[in-house]
Amino acid sequence: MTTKQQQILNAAFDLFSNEGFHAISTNKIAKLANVSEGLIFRHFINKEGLLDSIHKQLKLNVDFLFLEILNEEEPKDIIKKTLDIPFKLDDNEIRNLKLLFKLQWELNNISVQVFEIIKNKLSKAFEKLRYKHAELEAEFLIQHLNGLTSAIIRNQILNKESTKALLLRKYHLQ
Amino acid sequence: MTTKQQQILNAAFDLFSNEGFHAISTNKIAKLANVSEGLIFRHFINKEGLLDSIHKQLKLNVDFLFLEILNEEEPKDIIKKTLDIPFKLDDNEIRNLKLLFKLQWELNNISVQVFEIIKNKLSKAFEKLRYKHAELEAEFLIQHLNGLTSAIIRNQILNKESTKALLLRKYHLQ
Amino acid sequence: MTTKQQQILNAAFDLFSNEGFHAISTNKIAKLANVSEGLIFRHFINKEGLLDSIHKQLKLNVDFLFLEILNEEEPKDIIKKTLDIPFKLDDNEIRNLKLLFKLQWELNNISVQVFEIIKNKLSKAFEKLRYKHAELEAEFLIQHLNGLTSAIIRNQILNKESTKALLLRKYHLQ
Amino acid sequence: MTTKQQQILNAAFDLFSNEGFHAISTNKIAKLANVSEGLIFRHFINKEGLLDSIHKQLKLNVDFLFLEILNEEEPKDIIKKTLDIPFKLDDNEIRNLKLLFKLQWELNNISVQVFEIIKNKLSKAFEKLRYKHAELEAEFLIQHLNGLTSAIIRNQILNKESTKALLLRKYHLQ
DNA sequence: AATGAATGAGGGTTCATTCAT
DNA sequence: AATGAATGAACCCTCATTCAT
Repeated sequence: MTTKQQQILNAAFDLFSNEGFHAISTNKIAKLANVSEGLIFRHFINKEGLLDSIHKQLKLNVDFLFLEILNEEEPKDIIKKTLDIPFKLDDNEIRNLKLLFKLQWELNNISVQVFEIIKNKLSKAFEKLRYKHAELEAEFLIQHLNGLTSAIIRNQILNKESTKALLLRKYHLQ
Repeated sequence: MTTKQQQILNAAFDLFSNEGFHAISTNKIAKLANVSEGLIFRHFINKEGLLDSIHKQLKLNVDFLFLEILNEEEPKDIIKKTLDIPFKLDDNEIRNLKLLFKLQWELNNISVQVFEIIKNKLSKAFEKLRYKHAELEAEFLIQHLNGLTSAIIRNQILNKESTKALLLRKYHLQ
Repeated sequence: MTTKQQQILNAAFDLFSNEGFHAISTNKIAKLANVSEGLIFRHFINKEGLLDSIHKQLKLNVDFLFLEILNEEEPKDIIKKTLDIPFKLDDNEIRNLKLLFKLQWELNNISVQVFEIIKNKLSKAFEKLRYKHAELEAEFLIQHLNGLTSAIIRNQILNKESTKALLLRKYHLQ
Repeated sequence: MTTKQQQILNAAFDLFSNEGFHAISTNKIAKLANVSEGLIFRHFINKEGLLDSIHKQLKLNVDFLFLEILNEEEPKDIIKKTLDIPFKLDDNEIRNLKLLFKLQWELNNISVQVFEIIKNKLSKAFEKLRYKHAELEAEFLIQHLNGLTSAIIRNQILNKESTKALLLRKYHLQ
């Protein structure tokens, strides 16, 4: 991975993240990256190839976010750590999730499998905690986290701390 | 509003909803609408004007969805009716919401004010029901409905009935 | 067929004829035709579509050249008229044949069926004239006309009149 | 001439011969030659320089084809040997002529002088054989050989043996 | 000699938009 | 109101070529 390759990826990341894939031209990417337009195609074949590269990196980063949960076995801790994720996101992680959400809604072929895996993990955790409808509870929680993360990404949340506290209370984890 | 104007709006609606605003050309819209491309500009000035028309209609439709809640005064019913919305959506309403969500993520200048109003309504309702953190609860519920609606739009929900039942139980409304 | 469409066809014809298909850009065609580049694609879909249009017209013109022969039934006259063709070409017909030959050599999917038909006609004529190897003679004559026409197109011929006289003598038609 | 230089020449030869000069990019040549694109320019300055190298080699090969004729002094043998050429071409010689013809039609600055020299040789031969219009006969024969060779290159000939026999008969050489 | 990253001009094509009818 | 021809800027991408290594 050369420097210029990184410059291209960074520029594309930011532009896609702010304006979307179709709204951004390879010319704009090249200019922001301080690179000739042709270089994009030498390294990434075409605009979609550039997107794929970004998408792959994105998936790795997001998977990494959830890694700790997958290694956790204590039911309460699984849930606790899951709830915790939206609140401990640093700027870079928010940047990643913003692009992921954006692409997921703009393009039809972008998916996030990790949520499915987390759902299963949560489902088993709720089961162990003797929740009546474990799978449903897992799905429900994922839904909430999805909405919550959306709000965080868009900066539409009033008070992270109290929101988190409320969430913990609802799941009797405080 | 002439017939052709409606054809254009319908075509643009479907195409934007499936592929997004920037991914669709006025040429494609004209073809699907069975109309000359020039007519789009006679009626809507430019592509953005067409989007505005759709967006306006969209807002009206979505506002209408929540109308009943705004007229409701009984706290429990306010919450009940709010919870009920994602589950009683007909195909056309889902179509509307899908486009709204899509545009909201693709473009930066699309907003949905009605949620803010509902949030206030909910906030007061929770207050009357003596919830400790009424506003927070309202925000929290809105977040969940957002995630839930996303899932419904994308057909990512297992069982609407039991999901609704769970939601009602969580709010002691059953 | 609008005026501008004709301008495009004429410009492309001349440029292809002088420089070849791949050596000429749509930009150059548009400039010579005094037309916006986009118009080429509106009328002919793409560069190859433009070529197809020219090729179709070309075939018609060339077929027309040989029409008289196909309607002839007298063996000696069939041969006479065939021999005559390369020598009575006017500027426009030479222009047509030049492009046809050029395209045939540059591109692999350009063919000239009319020569096959003429060959059959000649074959029957030679048969009636009791030539021993009628088909071979026909093929032979076509070969010669091909080389002769090449020379005429490239202006590599010394004296048309005497060349024609020689040809007639060789076939005892004088 | 290094190995890689040869690889480049071979690749370019084949590609030009099949697709033409303008249809082939230096990138394609480098790939087929298993060589870096830059190397083409180190050895041949530019794409045209590569063409020149090929063209020079081509001329040598074609000249060699006719060498025997130039050394012949017996009129009948001159004609006989000239007639013979198109029929004794091996695969490699056909490959050479194919490219030569192709380039001659695609590009305007490619010429084949050897034909002019052969024409003179033939002209003198016909003179010695007391043909009335020696030069014309020479030109005529060259024309035929041109058409015949075209047909052979394109594989458009039915029966080489009988074609050759016919040709010999026409010139009373059998 | 040889590579492969890098460039900038130009390739064909699509875009939103205008205009005459 | 409606069409469809026409435009010119911008699109993604490929080109021949250069340069550092």
